[in-house]
Amino acid sequence: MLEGMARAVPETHGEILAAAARRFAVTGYKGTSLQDIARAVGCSKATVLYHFANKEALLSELMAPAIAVLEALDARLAGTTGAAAQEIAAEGFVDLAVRFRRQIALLRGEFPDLLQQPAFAHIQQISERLVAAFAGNSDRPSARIAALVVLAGIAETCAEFIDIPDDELRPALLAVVRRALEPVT
Amino acid sequence: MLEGMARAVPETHGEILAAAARRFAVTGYKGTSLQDIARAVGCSKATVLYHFANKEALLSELMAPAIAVLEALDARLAGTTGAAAQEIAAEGFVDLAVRFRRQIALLRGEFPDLLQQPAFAHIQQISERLVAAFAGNSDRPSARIAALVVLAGIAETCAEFIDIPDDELRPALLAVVRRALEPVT
DNA sequence: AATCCGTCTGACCGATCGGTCAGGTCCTGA
DNA sequence: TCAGGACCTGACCGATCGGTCAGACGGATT
Repeated sequence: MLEGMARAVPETHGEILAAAARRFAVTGYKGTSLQDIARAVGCSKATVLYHFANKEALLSELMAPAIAVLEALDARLAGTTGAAAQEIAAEGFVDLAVRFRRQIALLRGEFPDLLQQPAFAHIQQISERLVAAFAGNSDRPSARIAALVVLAGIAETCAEFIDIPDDELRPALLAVVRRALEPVT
Repeated sequence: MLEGMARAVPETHGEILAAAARRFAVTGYKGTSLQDIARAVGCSKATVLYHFANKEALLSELMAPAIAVLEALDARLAGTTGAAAQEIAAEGFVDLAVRFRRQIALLRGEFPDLLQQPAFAHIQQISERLVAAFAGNSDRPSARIAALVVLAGIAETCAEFIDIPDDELRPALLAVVRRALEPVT
C-alpha cells in the first residue's frame, strides 16, 4: 500500500495550478491558452488536460477559496441593514479583495461572461446583495451608484496593485470606501 | 462630378460602425468576431473588411471621438495642481465617462491589452496623469489608491448603467467622487 | 517475468479566428 | 455601347483554440 517514505511523486498538479494562476492574472482567463500554461510549466498541453478535466475546471479550482470567503461574507450580511450592513460589507469585501488579488485580477472584464457558466451562477446574486449592502439597503439611485463605484473601484485597484503589501493597501482602501459611501439617512 | 442630389448610396459603412459599437459594448473587443458584426448588419464578413482595413481600424474609428475628448481634458489638466487639479479631473472625467459609456464598456478588462497597440500608446501616459490629478498630485500611496478607486469605479459604473439618463448618472457620480477623494493638505 | 497503473506525450480533431482574393453585380459618365 | 469604378460576396488561407486518443515509459505488485 502506501507505506514507507512519501514517494517522490511529481507535483505537476500543483505546478500547473500555480502557473495558471500567474498567467491568468496577467492575460486573463480567455486571453490565456492551455498551451501558454503548459509552456510555463514545461509540460505538454495534454498533460494539463490530464490533471484537469478542462479549462473551466482549472478556473474553478483556482477560484474556490475566494468564492468560499465570498459566501461567508454573504452569510454574515444576511439580516443586516443600514450603516451596519455598510460597515460589514466594507470591511469584509476590502479584506477579501486584498487577500485574493490575483483571483480578482484574472476575471477582469470577463466577470459578466464567466458568470454565465452554471458553476458561478449564484455569484451574481451574491454580488447584487453586496451592492445593496454597500448602499445601506437604500433604493436611492445615488446610493446604488456610489455602491457600485466603490465595489468596482476596490476590485480594479486590488488587481492593479499586486506588489504592494497587504497592510498598506487594506487601510487605504477602507478609508476611501468609508468616505465614498453615501451615509444612510 | 458630384453634382445633383445626394446619391442613394448605401450607408453600409455607418451601419457597420453602429453595429460594431453595439456588439463591442456587450461582448467586448476580443469577444466580438467580425462574423458577429457582419451578422448583426446583415452582410458578409468580407464586406466588413472592405469598409475597414482590419478589426483594429474599426476600433480606432469607434474610439476616436472619446480619445479626442480625453486628450482635451489632459490638456486642461496641464499646469494644475492640488485641489484645482482634483476638481477639473473629477468634472472632466465624469462627463467624459458618462458621454462615452459605450466606448468605455467595450474595453472592459481589455484596457491593458489594447494599450499595447501603438495606436493607443499615449493613452497610458494620459491615464497616469489623470490618476495623479485625482490624487491632487500627492505622492502619498493612500491618495494614489483613492484616485485609482474612483477612476476605475467611474469607468466600470458607467459601463454598467447604459440605460440610465445622463442627467441622473452625472451628478451622482460627481458626488461620490468628491466624497471619496483624499483632500489635499 | 508478467502485469498493472499513474503519468505523460505527439498526433490529431473540428471549430473559429482575422484576413485575402478573384470575380460578380450594378450604376455612371463618356 | 462600352469602360470603369464602387460595392459586395463565397471560397479560401494559415493560425490557434479547447479537447480527444492511442500508446510510450517506468516503478511497484504479484
